[in-house]
Amino acid sequence: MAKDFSTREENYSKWYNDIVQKADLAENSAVRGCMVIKPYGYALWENMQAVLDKMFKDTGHSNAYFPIFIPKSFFSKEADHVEGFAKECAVVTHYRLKNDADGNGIVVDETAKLEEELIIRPTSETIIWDTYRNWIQSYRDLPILVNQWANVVRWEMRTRMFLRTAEFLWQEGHTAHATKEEAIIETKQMLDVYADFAEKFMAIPVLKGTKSENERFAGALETYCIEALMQDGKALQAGTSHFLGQNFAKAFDVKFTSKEGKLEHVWATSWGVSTRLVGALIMAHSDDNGLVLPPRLAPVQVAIVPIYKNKEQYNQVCEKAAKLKDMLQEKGIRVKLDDRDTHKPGWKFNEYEFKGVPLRIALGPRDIENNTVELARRDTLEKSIYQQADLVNKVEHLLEAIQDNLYQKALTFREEKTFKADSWDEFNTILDDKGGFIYAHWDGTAETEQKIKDETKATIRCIPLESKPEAGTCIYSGNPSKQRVVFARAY
RNA sequence: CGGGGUGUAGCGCAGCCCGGUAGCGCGCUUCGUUCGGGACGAAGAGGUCGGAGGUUCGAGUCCUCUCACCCCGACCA
Repeated sequence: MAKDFSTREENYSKWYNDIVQKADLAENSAVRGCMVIKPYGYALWENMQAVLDKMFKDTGHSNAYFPIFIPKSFFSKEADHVEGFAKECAVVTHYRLKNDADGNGIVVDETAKLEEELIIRPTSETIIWDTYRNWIQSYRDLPILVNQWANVVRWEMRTRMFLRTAEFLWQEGHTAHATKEEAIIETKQMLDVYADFAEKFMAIPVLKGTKSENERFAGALETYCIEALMQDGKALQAGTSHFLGQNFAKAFDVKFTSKEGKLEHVWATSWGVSTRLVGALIMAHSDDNGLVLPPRLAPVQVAIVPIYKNKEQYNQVCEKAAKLKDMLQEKGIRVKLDDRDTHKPGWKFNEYEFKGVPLRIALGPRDIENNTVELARRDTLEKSIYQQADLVNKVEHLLEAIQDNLYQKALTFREEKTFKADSWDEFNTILDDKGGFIYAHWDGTAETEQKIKDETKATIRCIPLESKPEAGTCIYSGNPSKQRVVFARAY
């Protein structure tokens, strides 16, 4: 087979870019830092959206939509929040263009300057909390459980397809609660939703934890996160859920009268996942032959490739293939019958391989004669012959098996790449030789975390929720520590 | 914003040092033979060489300016 992919070994980031391009997921656009998500890549995102959207609704949330523009003054109302986002905001200053008097084409009409400049949302807390003020008077108005699917803009210096682009698609949930406890429960619930989604649908095991102060969302009291491990041993933050306390309620003066008749500030959460998850999916499962997709999210779960020598065989094979397709479709399986006469079977085999289609059916004259099909699975690259009568069962079973196998492989990989370090030397050796997650003691100070980051580029990915307290000494400072935290180099 | 690099056909590149008819591979079009893992042959189409100015009889090539993009750093889901 012609290899036109870089391998992970040779050049991991080139391998990643090759997959994005060859699998037809996305391409660079005319706008620096922004990408065009192509139909196949978007279909993948739509599948993710569909599953998440249902999970959000099943937990009582409703969708709404807030403006892309945020008045500049809103931003400065929450001090930490501005500080966190100020450096990467796109700003709208004018609202009109005109023909240049000197004939240099279209220019900004300087007379059309906005009274108040508008920020293109990097996230929507401010505009949403400014709106919630009017929605909330009484404890009877609470909770508010709203999600929005939207695009946001963060003016990044260095961008990478899906992982970090100037504009990206995401969902952001914004909830308002009468009590601190209720808000914390919501924050954790949504973290669990994300972890469930990652593990059951994306087939990626994730670590749940909280962020250190340095890594916390600007304006949050606590940031919960799920962290996934990529095949190059680097960590990827796959989702975050924030307990915002009363910070935004105070900044935007959102108060309610409690049952007891007291005026109190509302408690808030926000939570989000983005198209970055597509990047996570690519890097978690794909191999040197291209993309590998978990069946539950794959835009096409089964591709049928007819094989024939002439028009007569083409008709005969396609007729049979269409019947098989209908049978599978009736079971809710996403099937594509590729009856294009413009490409050869071998070409199609390769195409579906690098596009990560979980199962491929080849159907030819021999199969027509024997009532068989050839089934090839993308994850193991195994091919087997089955009776057509068994096809639906086999396909259903194999799709499940592939989903499980991908998860198990990713889990085994993560386990093999998870280490404990008890000294600074050991920490550095593991980081440079093996990568992965490193459980190590930390004295809990931002200074130490920063120094470790400066010296090694490793950051605290999370303080794991499920770890037990354990006395020890900080690997960097030697000061006492109460529990291990997870370090890694990250995307 | 610092440091490095690249702009030549849809894509990937050679040509530049040493100025003299704009090339190669892939892709594309047509025809024929093929079709169970990226087919082969033949014939075609496709370019203001990133832009502006200069040197020269002559510039893709030399000089000056300019623009764009990519990579490495600082920042980040």
